[in-house]
Amino acid sequence: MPEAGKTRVLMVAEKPSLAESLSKLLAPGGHYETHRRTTPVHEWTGPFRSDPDAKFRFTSVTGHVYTMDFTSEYNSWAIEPQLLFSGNVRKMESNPKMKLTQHLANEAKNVDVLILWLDCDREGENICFEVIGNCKPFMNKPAQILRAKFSAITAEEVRRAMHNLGTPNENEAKAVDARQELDLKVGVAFTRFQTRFFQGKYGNLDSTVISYGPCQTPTLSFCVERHDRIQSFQPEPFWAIAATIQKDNQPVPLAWDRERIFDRQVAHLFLNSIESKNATVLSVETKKKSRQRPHALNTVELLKHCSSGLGISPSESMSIAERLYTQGYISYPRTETSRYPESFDLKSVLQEQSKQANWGQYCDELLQNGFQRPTGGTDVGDHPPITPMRVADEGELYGDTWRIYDFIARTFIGSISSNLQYASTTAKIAIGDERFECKGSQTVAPGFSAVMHWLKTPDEPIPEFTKGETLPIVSLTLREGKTSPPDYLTEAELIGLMEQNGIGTDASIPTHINNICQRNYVNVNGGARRLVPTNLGIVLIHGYQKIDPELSLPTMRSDMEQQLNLIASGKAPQKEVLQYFLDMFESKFAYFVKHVESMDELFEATFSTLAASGKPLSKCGKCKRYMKYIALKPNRLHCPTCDETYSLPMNGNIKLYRELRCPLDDFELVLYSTGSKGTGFPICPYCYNHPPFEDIKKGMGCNHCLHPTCAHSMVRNAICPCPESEQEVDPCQGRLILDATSAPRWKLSCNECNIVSTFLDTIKHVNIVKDEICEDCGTVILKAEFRENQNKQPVIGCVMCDEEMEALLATRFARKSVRRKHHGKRRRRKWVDPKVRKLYADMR
DNA sequence: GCAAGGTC
Repeated sequence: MPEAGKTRVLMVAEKPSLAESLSKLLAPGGHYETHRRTTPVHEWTGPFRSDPDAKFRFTSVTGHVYTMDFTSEYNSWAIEPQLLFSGNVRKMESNPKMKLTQHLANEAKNVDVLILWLDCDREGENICFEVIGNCKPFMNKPAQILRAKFSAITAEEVRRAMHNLGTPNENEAKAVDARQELDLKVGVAFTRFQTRFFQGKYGNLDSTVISYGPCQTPTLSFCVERHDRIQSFQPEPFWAIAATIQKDNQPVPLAWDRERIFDRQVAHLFLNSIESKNATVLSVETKKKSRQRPHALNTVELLKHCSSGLGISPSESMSIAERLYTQGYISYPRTETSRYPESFDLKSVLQEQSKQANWGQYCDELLQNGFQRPTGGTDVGDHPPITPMRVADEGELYGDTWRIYDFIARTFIGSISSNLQYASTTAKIAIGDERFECKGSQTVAPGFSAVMHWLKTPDEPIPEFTKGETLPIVSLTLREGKTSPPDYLTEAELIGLMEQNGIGTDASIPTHINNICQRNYVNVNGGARRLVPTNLGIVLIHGYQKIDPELSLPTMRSDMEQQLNLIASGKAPQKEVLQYFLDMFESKFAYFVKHVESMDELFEATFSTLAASGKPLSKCGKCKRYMKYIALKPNRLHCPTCDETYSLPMNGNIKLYRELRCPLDDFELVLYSTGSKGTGFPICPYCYNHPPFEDIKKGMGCNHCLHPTCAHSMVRNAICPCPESEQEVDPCQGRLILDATSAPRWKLSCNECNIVSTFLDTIKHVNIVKDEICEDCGTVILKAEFRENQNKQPVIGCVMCDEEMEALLATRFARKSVRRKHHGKRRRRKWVDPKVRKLYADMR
């Protein structure tokens, strides 16, 4: 038995917010002390088992500590994708900068008991073992490791969990490990193969990668399936009797009971059978009906409304919701739960909202007249439904942030309002032997729709008919119509389909949708946000359907999950299930590779080859003929004569650079620029793909080149290390380059980070003064010449130390800190890379 | 340049 006050307990939650709310519920009187560390640590003293004064510490991780990846040798695109299925994988820290593993180790020191409060789902169970791995080695021996199982964040539930501590379930964690490895291997193998195969052949695919994934591909498949239905739709003509009668001197259109007939002659028969010149009211009935108030809001419902009602994309909606959450306006926004626990304090949420200018009065009335508990919905036990926590007024939040807050607050208030009540009136009317009806409705009590205005139903008044009355017919005709095709899927419908088919989770659905948009497989059209697949999206899905339909089937994900359940429930060993799937997907992959021609036939019919794409731009150094620039993603130059492709950087402009040639390979230089405020530099297409010097990586422009004499090299244009090299955290390793490419607007820009400063537009020319280096800081001396109309003498000096020179830059570099540190004395600076210094010195 | 899952 431990001595009183000796037991040390560490508890860990999945995110900081839960560590805090659980601490509030667990610490005696809700009193604890918080220490701000990597993630906050809450501490208190309280009873634990036989120790009345145990020392508690509650901290958290931020989701998964690790992410799975291949070992470095498999991370090269040069490796045969087939080999990835048996490739080595490892777990790497998800966010190494955060140093979470160190944090866990620190907090676990001298701890006797570790209690895991991770989310109670499979991923949470997996994170348990990530936490254990980091804590156990530092804990007192023997280490006690316990798992809290909770299904709601309420006082009783949390207390109950604390008294029923169990052990973490390793099988569930192993099922997740298997899923991670499968997703990685299958996704990466197919993606690399497809990308290389199709990008190597076609010039107008307009996508950086031709990706495949067990969630993104079925997501795309839903959109293509709807497209196919629209394409194959055959409109059918139909006919209907259109009758209008007269009541109270007003024409009243009626609806035919048979609705429509697909045979013209039969429809005519019905029309001709009517001999009566009048209509007779057979019955009039008014029924009281009600529409139920909405249940509490979960993530998927939020995303659906944001898309269809507010026109905001799921990923944008989630990032706004997260911001609202971290600022305290709403509760945790990722939840499947749509039902409040019994103990949830609805009243204080309502009281808070009663301070609001737009709907506060409505809340007051609810408080006075009594509000309802929401009905329906399910409590999955993850987090409470999305709830407004802090009142906000319009103007305090802006634009879409306000619109989403407005929706969340109104939905909460609506969910505890009374139901909408309305009266529905139906008059049944006979014309000859045919039956018609006239329907109307009227709101009796608006209920929730008073605050959820978008759910208001407009009144549809109809005249007051009396049973048995006879009314004149205004017109009686046969109306011809055509059936119309379905429309493209709305984003909200797609979210619904993904949820139903178990593709993605509430947290990942926005990412998958975003993915298929970014990769240019679908476009989002119009305010209704309908998803229209592109040619690329269509040929991909049709290709899978030709080769192996299972690859894009929406059931694929859930089938796999079912097998993984066997691991989770301990019915099958992880190794066997994983190997079974790896073998299966490896053979599916081999089959796909062997039959990729079937998919390629579709590509051939839709896209143009590399040789037929692009516009002539720069000349090839080998054959001296024009290469063609492909401006679509991925940007590249293709030499049709040599049949070589040279990739180029994206997200910027590419132009020919004054027909200058690289002295190393004779390729014509191109100029890359990212707008007037961004960086720009020349690129030799050949060097960019085949680095000419050992120390230079692939994908670098002339602003990294070590060529000692070429006028465009880094060696000739670098003036000093990047000012950001003085940052304590993550110092920039780059160099400040004098950039002449945007002349007459001269710039200094870093060749690694995004630091750029422009010379004033009164400056006509800037050049490096040969053989001169600032004595104080080692920076190369520049000479800046003014435009003629300025009538000023050129300025010669150091951009870092000389006030006069500094003043010529639109934004000065942060040198003040250096001056302050050294009490006005300038610090001596050295080149970051002595090799460059030597080259530079040699050159002079 | 790759997947999907957590979360910030």
